Amino acid sequence: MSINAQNTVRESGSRRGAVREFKKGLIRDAAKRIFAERGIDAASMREIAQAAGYTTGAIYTYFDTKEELYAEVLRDSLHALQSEVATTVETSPDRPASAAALHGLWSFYDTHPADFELGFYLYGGVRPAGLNKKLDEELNTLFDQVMTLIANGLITDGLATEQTAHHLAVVHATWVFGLLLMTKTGRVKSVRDDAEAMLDSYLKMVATHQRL
Amino acid sequence: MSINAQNTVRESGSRRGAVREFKKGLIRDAAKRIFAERGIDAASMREIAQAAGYTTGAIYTYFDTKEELYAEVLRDSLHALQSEVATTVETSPDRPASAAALHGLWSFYDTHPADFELGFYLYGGVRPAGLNKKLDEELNTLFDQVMTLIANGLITDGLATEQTAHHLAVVHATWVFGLLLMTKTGRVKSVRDDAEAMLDSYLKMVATHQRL
Amino acid sequence: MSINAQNTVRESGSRRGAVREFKKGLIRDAAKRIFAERGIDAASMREIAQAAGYTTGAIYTYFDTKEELYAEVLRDSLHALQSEVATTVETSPDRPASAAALHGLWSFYDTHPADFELGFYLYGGVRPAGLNKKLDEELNTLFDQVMTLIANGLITDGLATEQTAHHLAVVHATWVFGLLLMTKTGRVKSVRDDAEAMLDSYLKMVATHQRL
Amino acid sequence: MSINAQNTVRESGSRRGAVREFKKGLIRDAAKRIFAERGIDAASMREIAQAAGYTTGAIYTYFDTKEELYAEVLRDSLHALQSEVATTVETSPDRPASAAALHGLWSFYDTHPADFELGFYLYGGVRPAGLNKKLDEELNTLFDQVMTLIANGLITDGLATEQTAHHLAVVHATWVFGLLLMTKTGRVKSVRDDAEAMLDSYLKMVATHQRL
DNA sequence: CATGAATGAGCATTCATTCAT
DNA sequence: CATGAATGAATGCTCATTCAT
Repeated sequence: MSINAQNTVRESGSRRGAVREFKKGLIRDAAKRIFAERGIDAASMREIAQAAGYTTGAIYTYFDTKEELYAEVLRDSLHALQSEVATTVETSPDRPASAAALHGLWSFYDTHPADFELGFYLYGGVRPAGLNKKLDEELNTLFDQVMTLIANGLITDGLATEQTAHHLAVVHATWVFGLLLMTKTGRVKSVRDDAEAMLDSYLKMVATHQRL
Repeated sequence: MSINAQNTVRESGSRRGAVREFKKGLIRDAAKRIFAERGIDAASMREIAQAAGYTTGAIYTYFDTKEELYAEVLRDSLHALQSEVATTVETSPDRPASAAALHGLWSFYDTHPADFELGFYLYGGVRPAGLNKKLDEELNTLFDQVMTLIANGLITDGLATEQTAHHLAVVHATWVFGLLLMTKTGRVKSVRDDAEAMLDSYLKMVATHQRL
Repeated sequence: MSINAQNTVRESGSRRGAVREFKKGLIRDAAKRIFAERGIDAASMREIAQAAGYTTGAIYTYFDTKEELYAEVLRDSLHALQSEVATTVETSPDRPASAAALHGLWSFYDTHPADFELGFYLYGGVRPAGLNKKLDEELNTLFDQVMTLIANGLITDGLATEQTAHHLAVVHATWVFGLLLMTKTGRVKSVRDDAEAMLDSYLKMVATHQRL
Repeated sequence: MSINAQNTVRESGSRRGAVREFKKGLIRDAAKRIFAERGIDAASMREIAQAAGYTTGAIYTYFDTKEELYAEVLRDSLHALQSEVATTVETSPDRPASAAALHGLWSFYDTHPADFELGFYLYGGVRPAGLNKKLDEELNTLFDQVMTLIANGLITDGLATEQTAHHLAVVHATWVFGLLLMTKTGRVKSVRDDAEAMLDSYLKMVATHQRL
C-alpha cells in the first residue's frame, strides 16, 4: 500500500540517510511532546506536524501511520531508559548496584514525565492494537534488559542468587512502577511529596532482606 | 442548560423509579465494559448504547453527557471496591486485618479487570479533564476510605502507630497497584503467573517489619 | 395519521371542550414565549412543554406537529392584532380614523415584541413549509381585515377613494412595517429612540397629501 | 484553538493564493444560496458543501466554523450593496442623487433576493448570537456608509441640511426596507406587482417635501 | 389525558490518510 | 521532499415524534 520504498534507503552512512534520520528525529520529538500532552488518541497528526514545523502530509513521508509514529517514539523512549539505567549503575560506585539501578529507573521517569505518560499506554492503559509483532518483541527485549540490569545488581550486591535475581528484580521494579503511578496520579498528596523518601526506605528494606 | 427536568429522579421505592434505576444500571454495565475495552475516549456513545440494547439517543434520557456516564460508572466501581475491602476485613478473622485489607484490594481488581482498566484512567492514564470538582472530591473520599481501612488494619495488627498508619497504608497500596499494573500489562510473564505468591511474600515482609 | 379525532369534540359550549380549549391556550402562550425567545427553529417542543407545565408527549394531545402549534400561535397573534387595531379606531374619536388604525398597528407590535418576532418569520424570514393552505388563507384574510380597517379610515378621513383606499393602506402599512423592522434591529440608534416621533411625522405627512 | 495555521492566507498575487481565493468564492456562493433558501440555522454544512461540489470536511479547509462562513457571506453581500448604491449614484446624473441612492438600495435587493434573505437575519429576524464584535462593527460601518450615500444625496438635492440629513436618510431607507419586506412576503399581491411604482411615488413625495 | 422512555435521523466538527502539484 | 486540499467516516449530542403504561 505504501510507496515508501525509500525506507530501505535508510542505511546509516549515506548522506541522504543521515539527513532523513535527523528529520525523523525532529518529528519524533514533537510527537513525544504532543502524545504526552494530549494523550495518544487526542494527539492529532496535524498538531504533531505543526509542532515539528511540517505540514500535515509531510509526516507520511517518514511514518506510514500514526501508530508507527507512536511505536518509534516509544522505542526511542525505552532505549533512553535502558541507557540511563545502565549509566546510573556504572557511574554510582558508592551505591549498591541494585539500588543504583532501581533509583535510575525511578529517576528517569521522574525527570522525563513525557516518557512515563508515553509508556503508560503501553504498561497498562491501552492496547496499541496495531503494535506489530516485531516491535512488540523489541520492546519486550528492551524491557528485559532493564530488568537484567537490576537483577545483575542484586547478584553483585549479594541480595539474590542466579535463580532468584530476575524474579526479585521484577518485584522491586513493580514497586517502583507503583510509586510512579501514585506520584503521577497526585490523588495522594503524601506520595507526591514524599516519593523520594519512600523510595529510599524501600531500597533500605530491600538491602536488609536477604530473601523476600 | 439541559431541559431534561423530566429526569428528576423519583424517590426509589416507587415502581417507576425502580425500573428506571434498573435500566440505568444496564447502561452503566454496558458502559463499563466498553470503557474498559476501548478506553474512555475511544468508547463511543453509539457503541455503549448498542451494547446496552438501546439506540443512540436513548442513553441521554438517563445521562446528560458521556462524562456524566463515565463519572457514574467510576463512582459505582469505587463504591464496590470500598465495600469489598471492608467486607474482606470483616470476614477474615483468621488473617491480620492489614493483610486482609491489602488482599481485598488486590483481589477486587484481579477479579474485576474492567474496574481496574476503568480506574486506570483515573489513577494515571488520562487527565479526566471534565471530571467535575464535586465528583473528584467524592472519588478522593472513597479512595481515602480504602486507605483508612488498610491503616486501621495496620494499627490493629500493631504494625503502625496512629501517626504512621496512613502513610504506611499508602506505601503498601502503592505496591499493590504496581503489582496490578504489571499483572495486567502481561509484559512480564513471571508476574502474571506469580502475582498471588508475590503478594503473599510482600504481606509477610510487611508483617515482619515494624517500621518501614 | 393522527388519532386526534377528539379535535372535533372541540365544540365550544361543552364543558370538556372548554377545558380543552383553556389548556391549549396555556400551551399556546408558552409556545409564543419560547418561539419569540429562541426563534422558531431553535425552540424545542421539550422546552415549550416544560414552559407550559407539561411533559413532552402531552403537547401532542393538542397539537399534531410543531408546525401546527406555530400556526395556531400565529393565528392567535393576528387575531389579537386585528382586534387591537379595530378597538383603537373605535375608541379614538379625537383622531382621524386612518391615523388611529396605523398607530394601532404600530403600537400593537411595539408593545408585544414577541408577536412581532413571531410574525417576522411569516412576513419575511422563513417559509413555514408546512403552513397548510387552509391556514395560509385564514392568515391572509386576517391580514386583509387589518388593511381594510386602515383603508376604511382613509376613506372616512377623505384621504382616499374607494378605488385607491386599499392600495394606499398597504403603502402606509409598508412604512410602519419598515419602521418596526428598523426599530427591532437596533442597528440604527436614531430609529430606536425616535420611532414614535417618526411615526407622527409620517402620519402628519399622510394627512396633508390627498394623493400619494 | 484551530490548528489550521496552514490556512494562512498567502498574499493574493501568488498563484496558489489566487486559486484558493477563487475556491473560497465558490463555497461562499453556494453558502449564500443555501442560507437564503433555508435560513441560517436550517442550512447545513453538508448541504452547502454539496452545493459547492465538495465533501463535508472540505469546507473546513476554508472556513473554521459555520459562523465564520456566514460572516464572510454577509460581509460580501454588504460590500456589494454599498458598491452598487455608490455606483448607481455616480452613473445617474439625470436623477436627483438621493433618489438614485434610494433606488439603488431597492434595486440591489430586488435583483439579488438571496442577499435580502441573508441580510434579513441581520436586519431583524435572528439574533446571530455568535456574530463576533469585530464583524458586527464592520457590518455597522458598511451599513452606515450606505446611509451616508443617501444623506449626501439629500444634501446635494437640497432636501436636507447637514443636521437632518442622516436622520432623513434613515427614515427613507426605512420605507424602502418596508417595501422590500412586503414585496418578498408576497402576502399582498398589490405590493408584489406595484413595488416599483410605489417606490417612484414615494420618491416623488420625498422630492416635494422640504421637511418631513 | 398525561407521562417519559425510546427512536432514528440529523448536525457541526474532527481527523487519519491520500494525492496532485 | 513538501504542500495543503480533499475525502469520508466517525463522534457527541439534539430533537420531533411515537407509544406503552
